[in-house]
Formats: sequence, C-alpha cells, structure tokens
Amino acid sequence: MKPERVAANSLDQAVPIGPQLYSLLREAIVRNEFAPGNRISESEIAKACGVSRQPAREAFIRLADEGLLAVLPQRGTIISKINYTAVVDARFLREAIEADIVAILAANPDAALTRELRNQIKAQQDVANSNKMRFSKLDDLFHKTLAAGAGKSSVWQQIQGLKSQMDRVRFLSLSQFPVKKLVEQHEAVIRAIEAGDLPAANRAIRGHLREVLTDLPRILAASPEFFELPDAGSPAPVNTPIKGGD
Amino acid sequence: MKPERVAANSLDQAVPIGPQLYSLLREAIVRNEFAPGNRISESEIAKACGVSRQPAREAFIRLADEGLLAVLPQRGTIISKINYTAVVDARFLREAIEADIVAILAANPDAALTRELRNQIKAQQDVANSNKMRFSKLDDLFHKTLAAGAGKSSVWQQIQGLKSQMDRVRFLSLSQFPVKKLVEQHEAVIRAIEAGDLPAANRAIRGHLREVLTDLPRILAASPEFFELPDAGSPAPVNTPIKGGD
DNA sequence: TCTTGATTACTAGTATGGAAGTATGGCACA
DNA sequence: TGTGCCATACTTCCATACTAGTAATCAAGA
Repeated sequence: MKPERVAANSLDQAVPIGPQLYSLLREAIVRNEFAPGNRISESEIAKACGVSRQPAREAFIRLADEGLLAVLPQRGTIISKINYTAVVDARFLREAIEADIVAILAANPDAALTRELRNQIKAQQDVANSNKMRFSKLDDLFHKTLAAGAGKSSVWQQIQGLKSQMDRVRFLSLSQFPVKKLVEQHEAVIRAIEAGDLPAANRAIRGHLREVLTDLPRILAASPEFFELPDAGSPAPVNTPIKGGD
Repeated sequence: MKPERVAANSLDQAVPIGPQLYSLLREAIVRNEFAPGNRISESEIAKACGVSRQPAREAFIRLADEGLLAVLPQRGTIISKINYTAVVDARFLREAIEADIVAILAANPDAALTRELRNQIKAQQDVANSNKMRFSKLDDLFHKTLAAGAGKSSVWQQIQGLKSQMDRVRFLSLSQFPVKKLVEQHEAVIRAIEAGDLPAANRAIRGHLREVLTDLPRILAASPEFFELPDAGSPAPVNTPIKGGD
C-alpha cells in the first residue's frame, strides 16, 4: 500500500506520536500492505502523516529492532522480507513456551479457566468460516488466556514482539486456515487440561502449533518474493520430538 | 555510578552513536552501576558523552522497550527496579526453550558438538573460583553453543533482550555462585545428550536453570531496594513439573 | 502555622536545519 | 557504442531550538 493510507488513520495529538506510528506501521507491515523488499523512508512517512521526521524515525527504530525493517545508514530503509528461518524459529519458541504453560495448567486444572476457554471455543465456531480475520484474533486470545491462566501473561506479552514474522505468514495463509481443525485442536488442549493429563496436553498443544504453519511451503511457493530464504548451508529445521509427558 | 563513568568508554564516531550508547547503558544497568529507582535524563547522558540528546534519546527508547528504563513523558526517566515477576518469568522462558533445545540435541547426538562442550567445561573449571565474572561469560557461551548446535542460534539471539532482568540478578548473585555445582550440572547435560537420553537431558537442563536463581530470595532480602515486588494479589510462581521425557 | 498561588527550573516530545554518505543520471571522452 | 567521472538528489544521522507538561520552591494571605 501507499504510505498515504497510513495517514488515513488519525493520530491522537494528545499522546506521543512515535508509539502510535509504530503500531500503525507494524500492523500495516504484518498485513503485508507494504511490499517486502520495497523502500520506505522516514520523511515519506512523516509527510504522509503530517508530522515531523522525528517520531517517524523513532517508530522505525522499534520496527528495525523487531526485524520488520532494515535500516541501512545513509542509504535507506526497506521493508524486511519474511525471514523463513525466523518464522520457523518463532514457531519453535512458541511451542516450547506454550508446552510448559499447558503443563502448568494440566498440573492444576481450574474449572473457571476451562469454562472460560470453552466459551471462547463457542465464539471461535461462530466465526469459523464467516470471518477468518476475526478468528485469527480469537485464536490469539485463546493462547493469551492459556498463558494468563498459568500466571504467565507477562511471558505472552514479551513474545509478542518475537512472533511478528510468524504473524505475517499467518496473515498470508488466512484464507486457507483449516479453521475447523484448529478449533478441534483447541478443544483437545482443554480436554487434556481438564483431565490433568500432562502428556496429552503436551501432545495437543505441540501438534496444534505445528498445524498453523503446515502450509508454509505452499505460501512460499505462491509468493516467493515475500520471503528471504535461509542460507543454503544452514541445517534443516528440526522439530522437538513429541513424546510423552513433560 | 555517575553518568560521567559512561563517557569514559570512548565512542566510535565512525559508526552510529545511538546503538553504541544503548550497549553502554544496557551493560551499566545490568551491572547495577546505576541505582534502580534513580533518575536518569537524556540531556545528562548526552552531555556526559559529548553528543546531542538525539542519540541518547534513541538509546533510551530501546532500553525502555526492554524494560530497563521507565520513561515518564514530560516528567523524567528512571532506572527500572528489578521486576521480581519478570525475573521469574524470564527463567521460565529460558527453561522452556532450552529444554526443547537439548531435546533436539539428545535426539541426534553430535560428537563434534559434545567435544566442543567438554572443552568449554574445562575452561569453566579453570576460572571456577578465580574469576566469577569470566565464568558468567563462559556460562552464557555454553548455553549459546547448545542453541547453535540445535540450529537455533537465532532463537538464542532473540531471547537476549528478554533475559536482561535475569542478568541483573545474576550479576548481584555472582559472588555466591555455586560454580562447582553449575559446572557439574553442565556435565550432566552433556552426558544425557551423548547418551541420547531425552528425559535425562530434560531433567538436567531444567534442574540447572532453576539452580541459577535459587538464591533469589536471599538477594532480595539483602538488597530489597533493587527490587520491585509483584502485586500481593498475583499468584505465586509455579514451576512446570519436572518429570520424564519431553 | 498552614494553605494557596504563581514562578521557576526542570523534563520529554517535536520540529527543523545541516552533515556525511550513497545511489543515480547525465555528460565528456575514447 | 562503451566507459569513467561528476553533479545532483536522495537517504539516515546528528545537533539545535522550541513546545508543552510536570514538580518543586517560595511568597503572600488567611
């Protein structure tokens, strides 16, 4: 998309502009509304939003730290391509963390939590096929609730920044989301937690998180220009073996 | 420490100053050379380093994102206290990730890697009691090597930012590090990997990472002014049960 | 003595100008 | 036509000035 589109979203002059610009741009990039590989400049964004270059620059710094932009001093800034390795690694990271989170939950099943989760499942089913974008948000909420239930909401908060690359892929694959399957997997996670069955919970969450990126190769084939491939020499991604308990 | 001390480290004018300042300040904060809770200002640092406010500001933004500084608009900036919850959560995060990393390694033991690790063990023993600071760096290297061996060096890279709070505590507890015990635990990890024994590797790495913060309560009691305690209402931190395989 | 108000001295946030470096297009020349 | 040089137009980075908001000080009045 053109930078002008960003400007359409009104900025609140009362609160600092830099962070606002960051959020706006981050969302736009994750949605691939800026073509990966394209150039983007501080002054361009600043002009489009009617602010000075300074806040734009600050937003760029945050985005660059997150890996969404690549700032080349005195040359320019480009929208990072989706880093294949980073995507795979982000998924690995989530799997490791969420496996331990559900382990905590399964070790101490809480009726109120599982009730809440089951309500979310219902909401997920309602929008399953009608609104995939909405489902995506509900999916995020589900996992966030799991983390919060384990008393690890801050952990979830922290990995948000790391999963931006993963989110970009998820957005690309949104139309082909096997929503029904994902909802069933959510249910399996809840069942295992309720049963206090740690190995089952472990299997369920790991299997689920691997599902999300099953069609990564297809996405890559369909839109190779969006991706930056790993070096040929790097080892193939290896998955943690899914076995029994934790 | 006084901001003037930061200036002692010469800045390289050839490379961007902002990132340099960030590194300098981050290290100083992690070493608790700035008292947590104390104020720090952009202009103060800028003046001490002989640069303008701009690069200092950019460093502040990064540090604030990392949770090491708290920027209060139009009021000032303070060195964050060590967030007890954040420390516990960072450890949880590392445990989850490294457990999966050693699982990968144990599933496919590599002779070259274990040889390298055993060499590191030797180096660790050499400095065990003479130079704890050096040991701390070797410890970091050990875990980094584990990640690299599993093809997940980028994951290790990414969690660096998250473990800054943990590093602050580690620095405080440096003098009381049970170094010998830690080295033995490193060896146990290697043995389990060599044996291809996933459950043992899991137990070893989890036990090890929990050891690092065993004296967190003691540190807290000794230097309560460095810490920000969790809200009374928050649930007590729960550990993932250490069981068998993964 | 206590309270209230204005003044003052800070702070971070923003705008803008200039410095240093890089890419690009055109021109001179072979 | 092909090649090398140079002017120009960008870029980010840094310095500086200004704005707006907060906190603390101090004096005047009850």
